Amino acid sequence: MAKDTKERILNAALEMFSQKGYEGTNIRELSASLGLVKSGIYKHYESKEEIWNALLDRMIAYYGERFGSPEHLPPVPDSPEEFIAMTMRMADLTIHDEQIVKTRKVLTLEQFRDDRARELATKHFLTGLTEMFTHIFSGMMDKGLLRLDDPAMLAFAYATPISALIHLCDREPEKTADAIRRIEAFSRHFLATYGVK
Amino acid sequence: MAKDTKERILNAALEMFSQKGYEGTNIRELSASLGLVKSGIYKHYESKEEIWNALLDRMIAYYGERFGSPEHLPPVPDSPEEFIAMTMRMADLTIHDEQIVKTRKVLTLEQFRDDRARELATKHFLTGLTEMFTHIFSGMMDKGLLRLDDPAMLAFAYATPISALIHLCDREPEKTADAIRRIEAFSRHFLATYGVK
DNA sequence: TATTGTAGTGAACGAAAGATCACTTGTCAA
DNA sequence: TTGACAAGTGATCTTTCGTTCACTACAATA
Repeated sequence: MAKDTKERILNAALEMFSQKGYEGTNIRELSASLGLVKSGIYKHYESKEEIWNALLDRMIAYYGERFGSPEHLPPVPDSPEEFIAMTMRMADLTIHDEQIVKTRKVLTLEQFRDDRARELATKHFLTGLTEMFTHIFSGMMDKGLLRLDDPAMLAFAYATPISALIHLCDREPEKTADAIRRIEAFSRHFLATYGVK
Repeated sequence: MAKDTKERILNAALEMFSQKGYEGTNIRELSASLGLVKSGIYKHYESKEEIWNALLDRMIAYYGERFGSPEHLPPVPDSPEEFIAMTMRMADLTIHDEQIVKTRKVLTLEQFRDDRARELATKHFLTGLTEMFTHIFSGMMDKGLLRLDDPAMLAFAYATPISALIHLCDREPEKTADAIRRIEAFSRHFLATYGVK
């Protein structure tokens, strides 16, 4: 039960930090959103900063087990259509999964203030996706689905436009439908450019 | 002289907001950085929020006159090397110009809190660069430097990877040299893919 | 049943925040 | 020379912040 409340505090903190940032969040509101009085939080965490660090620990651990390990790499698609479908599934998840969206927003807001947030932000926004697509494109070249080229360069050229559209969704959620359309259109353009017909 | 101090306050605010965010900035420190005592600021602005709004006004106006008008579009390059050179000049400016860097950081930090910041962020990070390159690529296609394709799609595919590397520089300045190298490498790859030999 | 530890309460604290105000200084126009 | 005004000072106000503490309720254990 104590464990449970500690977890609930982290969830509430992720929610508030992602909307108002660390400095913009206060303990009163945070406690109130859990049905607690403000001092109640201090039974579980020593300070606001400790909550922040615990949240970052959790985000880092989550990223590590979810995206950091090789066995979580998606299978290499067997056809262009399968590649599109895989991209759209991933995009849909990363754009709509609340936990992931909030994590991106927090990292966006705190990347200049906290070194660990800075590091994790680069993984989330740049290197993570790029490495994943490097692996996929390498496999697709082996299967003769993509023209032979530097897979890391193609991955960078593919991942960053998609990442830009994901950021757009975080910033202006009303443009989500359009952004998803553009991800698909861009993917098809990418295949038309680099695919083997 | 009053005008001068008002301007100096905005400069100091841009500096502090870009480092600590709006909520993380306090009037005491802001005044102190100008050699004023905290109440001195209130002779020029009614409140912290008014400073924020004035700063945003200035950022919006600056963006409008700098990037918003058609006559500030760069000339269409006449050769692949000229295209690379133009890109590298622009990248160098946008990565090293302090005012521009601080503006991007402020927009990054406040995009979820302020609607005007949200809008300007999308221009800075996505639509602005894309529209500019749409124009350039369109011209390069006319000159036979680029294969015929959708210039807006190409512009999106070119601008967003560069934008991702610019964000990387903002977040981790020690990676600036590497990022600039990658911008050039990506540009050459882009030309190798879409250029007419 | 008695005891002990845990989760939560409500009052209170000091520090720091944004803002106000009476006052001084210096500049410039009448 | 004088009057008015703009710019800056220092004390002070109110509010809110993060945090502490004595206390209560209650569940689990011995």
